[in-house]
Amino acid sequence: MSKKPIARRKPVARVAGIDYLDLGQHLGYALRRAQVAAFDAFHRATAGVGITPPRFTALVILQANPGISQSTLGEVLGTARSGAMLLADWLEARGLAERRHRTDDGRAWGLYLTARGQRLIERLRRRVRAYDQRFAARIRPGERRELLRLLEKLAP
Amino acid sequence: MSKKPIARRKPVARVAGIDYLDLGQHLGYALRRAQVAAFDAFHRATAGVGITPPRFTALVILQANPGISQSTLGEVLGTARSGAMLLADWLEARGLAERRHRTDDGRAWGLYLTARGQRLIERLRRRVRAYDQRFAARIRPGERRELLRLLEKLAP
DNA sequence: ACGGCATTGTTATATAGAACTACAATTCCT
DNA sequence: AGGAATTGTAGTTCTATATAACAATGCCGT
Repeated sequence: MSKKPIARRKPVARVAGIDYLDLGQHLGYALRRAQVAAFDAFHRATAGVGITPPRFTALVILQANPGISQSTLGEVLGTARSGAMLLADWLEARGLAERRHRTDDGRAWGLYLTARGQRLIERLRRRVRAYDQRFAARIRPGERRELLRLLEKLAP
Repeated sequence: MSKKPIARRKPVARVAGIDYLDLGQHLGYALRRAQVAAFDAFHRATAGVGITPPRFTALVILQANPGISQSTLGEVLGTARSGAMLLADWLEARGLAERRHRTDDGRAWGLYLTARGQRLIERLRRRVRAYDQRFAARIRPGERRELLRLLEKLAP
């Protein structure tokens, strides 16, 4: 689907013989390390498809919220409107989504997945979920639920 | 100390009326959200100092490992050598660290904190730790320890 | 109904971060 | 001694993102 490979972000291994002091006790540092590792798992899950985490999120959001505006999509993704527009351009250029005029608001477009986008996101969801499970294999299922619960409390 | 403000990354709030499907069940998504929120706390902790998380980490590593080489610093930070060099340039330009020739290896420099760098990192460590605690106020101390334990297992 | 204000999409520009490559100097290894 | 590997450095490129400005459209108080 995509030509150029997505830049991978190698997991940051601890370097032997280096004193990290109490860095590991900082939530920010620990979260960053874990997030980079999860990103790496995601990258392997979507290798060759040209999909990044924001693009995956956008596809999921479009699937569950057909007709969403670009502004709202940007808000969901936590980026500026211009970024959401580039994202919509990218999806449209690959035939994964399309813009349709809105009847109720002449300014905004409604974003919709195409049939191709539907097929892709359903396939991706399975793969990403599988890799997420594999990434979580280092902890037990109960620990995974507890982890998700705590993360949800930190970033509701 | 710094002239230009660091670009802040606003925490991504959930948008009302939007169906997120099972995104919240993905470890990668949840970790990313929490990490962005933690980054925001860090940004407030270091406002006006021009410090970013990698720079803070570099200062801590230099404090605990005086004489470290730029290559090793890059390895610790998970970036390429060229990135570590720019970081060393940045620290040196602000009088926080200095390069000293090595006796044992003519190729490598040894990186050392200056007295000014020492003072800055000690002050920053207190502030960052305080904000990390404040960020963690949403969960109980026991939960915080459990969270750190799980994150450590995910990204050892 | 009208006039000011807000919102949406869009474009253009700027910036930061980071990777990659190539290179000289130096060290390591055999 | 000589080839391979390492270190710092410089230059280039790429990506992601923010910001500002703009036109078109909608919203709302009077």
